[in-house]
Amino acid sequence: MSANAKEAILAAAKQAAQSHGYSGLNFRDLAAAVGIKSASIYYHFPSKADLGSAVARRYWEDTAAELQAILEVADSPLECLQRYPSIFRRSLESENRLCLCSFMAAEYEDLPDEVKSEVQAFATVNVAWLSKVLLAAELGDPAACEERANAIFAAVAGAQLMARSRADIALFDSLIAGYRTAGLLPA
Amino acid sequence: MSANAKEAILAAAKQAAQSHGYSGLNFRDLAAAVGIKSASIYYHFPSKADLGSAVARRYWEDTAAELQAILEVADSPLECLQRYPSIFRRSLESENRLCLCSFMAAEYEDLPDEVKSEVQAFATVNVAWLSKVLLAAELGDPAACEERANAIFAAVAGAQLMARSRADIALFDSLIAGYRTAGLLPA
DNA sequence: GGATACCTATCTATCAGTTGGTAGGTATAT
DNA sequence: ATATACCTACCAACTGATAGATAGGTATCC
Repeated sequence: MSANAKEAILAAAKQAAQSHGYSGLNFRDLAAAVGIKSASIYYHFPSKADLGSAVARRYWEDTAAELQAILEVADSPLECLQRYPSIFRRSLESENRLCLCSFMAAEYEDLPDEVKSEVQAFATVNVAWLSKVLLAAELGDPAACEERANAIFAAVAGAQLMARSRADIALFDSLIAGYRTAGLLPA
Repeated sequence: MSANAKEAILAAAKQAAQSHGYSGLNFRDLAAAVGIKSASIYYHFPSKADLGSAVARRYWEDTAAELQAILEVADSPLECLQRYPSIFRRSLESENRLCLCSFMAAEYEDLPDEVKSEVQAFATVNVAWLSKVLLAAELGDPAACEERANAIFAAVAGAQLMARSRADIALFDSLIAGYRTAGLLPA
């Protein structure tokens, strides 16, 4: 295993936390998923708080990369905005999982401080990207774009949460369509 | 205590679950908050799943009553829509708590079936009310109102979730304002 | 009206299972 | 021989849940 193990732990922890939250993360199940013993996780991560913050950090880093990829593949800012919800859709496609940071936002009060800050970083990354793209699409001045970026992020996260509670991806699509009809997302 | 105890347990469990979720609910802390011993809770609720579903049911019943009260106090459907987010705002005002059913939507996978159905009932109640009010405000045909009702519910829940993760009520207000600017909520 | 029986609402004490975490040993590779 | 990467074995704290006792109220029967 070696360096692979750390990555395997992070990957398994991400999946588990998207299904069961930070409080639902536990070393024994995690170790079993990776194929090692629970005590071995402590070699790579000194505590649960440490593991949690590493997972959340990796999560927003991966998301930042996905957002960058959208910028590179899309032909226009408008197409970027159109593709944005797909990032959240993918979690639902993967066994009805929730955005890790939405789950952790719910658990916010019980989160160690180092995890909290990574959860906030996820929101910051998303809003900054949306804000930039909205501005590039000439959908308002910087202040208006910032406000709208926040609104889009919160709304898409809410759509994912609601769709999860019905285990219904079609509902997610319908909610996104509703945002377009209403004018929150460009049509 | 007697009949009061059951109500006191429900009230304390609601508060606890809005802060820590269903998984964070535990009989010892709950009993301590009520002023009884944890074993005594079993006299009123035969299991945690039973307690959870009773709390969630009471939660949507209370919300239904609040929605009804808005209908009675507001002068127009548009005013109803304007007041709607205040229900979610109140949770944040109460020690940054989350809507019970948003929290449970995140925990969906680990919820006993009888709790799941009550969580879904909460969404159903909200969407039905919004749909009715949108229709009364003449904001589209029934199908369009239903779609928009879903969108508004999900978006407001998302706004609450994001505001909680920043412990910032002003952010909630700003998100709602953003929904109005964008046209999701009537201005 | 007194004895018997049962119900209500709580208690003490305890259980088995799970949790995050630790101490100390072991195999491998450089 | 030293660092790496894992292991076995364990612990204290906490979890939902159960068994059995108790005190007070209420209903029933003679």
